[in-house]
Amino acid sequence: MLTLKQDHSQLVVLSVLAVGPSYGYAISKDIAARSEGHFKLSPSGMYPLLTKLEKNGLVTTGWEEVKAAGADPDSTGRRRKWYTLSDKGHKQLAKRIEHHRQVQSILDGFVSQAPESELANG
Amino acid sequence: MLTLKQDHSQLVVLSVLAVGPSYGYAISKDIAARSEGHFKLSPSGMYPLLTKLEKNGLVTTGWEEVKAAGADPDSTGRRRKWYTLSDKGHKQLAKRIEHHRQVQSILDGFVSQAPESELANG
DNA sequence: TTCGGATATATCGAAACTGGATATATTCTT
DNA sequence: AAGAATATATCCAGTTTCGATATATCCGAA
Repeated sequence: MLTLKQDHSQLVVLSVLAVGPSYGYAISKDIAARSEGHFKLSPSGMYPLLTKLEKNGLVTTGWEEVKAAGADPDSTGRRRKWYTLSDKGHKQLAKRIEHHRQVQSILDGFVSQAPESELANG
Repeated sequence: MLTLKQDHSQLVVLSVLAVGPSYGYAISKDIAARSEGHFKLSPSGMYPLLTKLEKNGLVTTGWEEVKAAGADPDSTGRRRKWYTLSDKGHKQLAKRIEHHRQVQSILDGFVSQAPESELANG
């Protein structure tokens, strides 16, 4: 299990939402699945992050009532909050991807000059 | 100017020290030079980090008195604290490089599936 | 000889972040 | 009927971040 820093979490969540709208629980499952269990974003990481994205206008949100078949019509039912990447969110993601690649490239310069670089391939 | 997270700072500093012993100020200059000014590690980022590396046994340290030619023999002179990567530090670095590459690889999986991935090449 | 810039190490503190634990409620499966 | 899975959300103690600040020496130019 590899832990994700917020920076990476944000990049991953934005990338997931770039494919299409989703909601917290589904995103967390998606991340676990698409990383073959290596990445995990827990509720305490996920919801503050999504709230922040919403506050910054990177996503728009809407509630869906998830009623069971034949459920009490008066019951509140389970609520599902959908997140949709906004225009601003798409632009932000593009910027972040570029930044990420730049950092990556320079970082590789340092790492590849360390003698340990060879050993770490196994 | 790209900001470095502590995780990356640590990787970079360890990589620099893997080449040979150095001291705080030189390391920060080294990082700026080898990243063509893109990475910068300020004193407030550097020294707590080096202290932490020392506390964790990843580096060993020693003081050097930097006397000027013909300086007052009684003056304390400028002190320079050298940091040398320990065995433990070398192993830690190898581990970190491997971890870094793993995270990198999975992260790329997410990013490359986002439509913005194409746009971010300019 | 004196002044400023570069060298050199180090702490402070407010703000942000981290992540396990916890809370609450519904729906599905056996 | 019980328990696992679905689903959202906050709490909080500990850590990280990073600009600002402190201190002192060395070097070159005017």
